[in-house]
This record gives sequence, C-alpha cells and structure tokens, in this order.
Amino acid sequence: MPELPDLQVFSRNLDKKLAGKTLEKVTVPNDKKLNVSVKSLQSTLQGQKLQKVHRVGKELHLDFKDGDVLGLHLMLRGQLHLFENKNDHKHTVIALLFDDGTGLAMTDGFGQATPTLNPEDREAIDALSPKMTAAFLTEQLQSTKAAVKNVLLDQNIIRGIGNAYADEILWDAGISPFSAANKIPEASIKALAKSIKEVLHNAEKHILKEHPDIISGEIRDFMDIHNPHKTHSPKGAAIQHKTVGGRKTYYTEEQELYK
DNA sequence: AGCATCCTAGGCG
DNA sequence: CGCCTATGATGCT
Repeated sequence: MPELPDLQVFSRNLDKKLAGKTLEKVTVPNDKKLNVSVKSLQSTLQGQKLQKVHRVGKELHLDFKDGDVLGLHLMLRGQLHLFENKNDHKHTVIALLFDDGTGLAMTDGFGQATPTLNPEDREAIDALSPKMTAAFLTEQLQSTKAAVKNVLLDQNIIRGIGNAYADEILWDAGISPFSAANKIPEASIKALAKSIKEVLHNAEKHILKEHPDIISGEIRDFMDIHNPHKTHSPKGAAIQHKTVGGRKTYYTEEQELYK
C-alpha cells in the first residue's frame, strides 16, 4: 500500500496528466464510503475544470475550479488506474471521465478506499510541513506516555506517516519504536524531526528516479529496515520484528529504548 | 490503550 | 496451488 512518498509521486504525475481538463462524468460503483450521495457528487463536480492534484496527509486532493475538492484515500489496498473512454477495472470504487476521454479510476477489492467530497480541514500538520519542527514534536511527545511509534502513526497529530516509514524513520533517528514518548530526550527529538524529513524526502527522490511515471502500487524494495528481504541494517545489526496490534514493527538494537 | 473489523491479491512456500 | 500477509482508520471494549 502506498505511503506518503509514493503518494507524492502519484499526485505529481496525476497533476501532469489531468490538470486543466474538465470533468465530464463521475460514477461511483461502490458508494459505501462516500460522504455524500452520488447524485450530489455528480451535480457538484460534473462540468468543473480540474485545477490541481496534490497530496494532503495520506490523501490525494483533486481541486476543482469552483473550490470543490475531491479527496481520494487509498486505505490498505486501493489503486489508481488511468483509462481511455471506458473503465473496465475490477472493483472500481469511483471513476472520473474527463472531456478528452481520459479517465481515472480508483479500485479496491476491500472496498475500503474512500472518496470524500470536500474533506474537512484537519488540524494535524503534514509530515512534510515546515511546521513539523523539533519544537512541535517536543510538545506532542511530552504529553503522552504512548509508544513513540504510535504517536508518529497518529493522523490526528502528524499526517502522512504509515507503518513502514515509521520504522525507517525511527531507525534513522536511533530511537526504539517502543520508547515512551515522554521519555525521549531533547537531542533525540531533534534527530527524530530531522529523520522524518530526510527519510521521506529521500524515499520520494528514489521512487521518482526509479519509477518516474507511476500512479499506483508501492515501492518498498529500497527500504533499509522495514523490509522482509533484509536481515541486517546498513550499520550491521540484525533486524528484529515484533507484531504489535496486528502490524509488524521492524527494529534493531542500534535504537535506544527510552522508558 | 489495545484489539477486531473490513475480507483481496500477490508473493512465497 | 493454497496459505499468509500487508498496509489504514474506525469503533468498540
């Protein structure tokens, strides 16, 4: 499943491909997760010009000319596909057809991928926002004794970090994912702030270089720690894993456990 | 805070 | 060829 760096590349490519086109028809074969009726979605968006595609947290935002926004969240298994004129992708949740015959479909066998008309602005800041500073992290981490990894994953605090990148970031910062958030010293919080930016930016750069045109899937092969094909970290420690709450955490002894 | 829920498909044995 | 797992968010206990 795609995480922030993948989505960043997708949004870029979709913007290149679709911005400036007028939405002719939107269909929602699976409207279980849609926050408005299909009719109201259609009457709001059809006929509007798509101005911009960009990423907000783990969601893609399609900004239309009159200020309406279509949010697309891929959740666990959602995928995006471009099509010409007719969409035949299986498990289509929503399909957008533009005036030149180009189409975009979001599919999901699980049916969990979520389209949202005019998603509410959330207070949580984006992981790549300039507001994501060591000072911000200090404030957030001090207020809870929860495991630091859970804080990174909490979309109500920071938007955009998922399970795989949380492990990469924490290894890079030298902090054990099981550390109590309020026990992490200032110097390590600074390292963490730096690692969040660096790990996400480097991943995006890598994906863009190796897969410049992708709009779907996830690229994971280059990950150093959260990677089932690797046994040792770049610095040589054995990678360990532990399943917490149904999802796997990868870590090494190179990471300090604060408790 | 922590676990069950959604219930597919691709990868690996 | 069948089993296993992977990722997110919500809502319950």
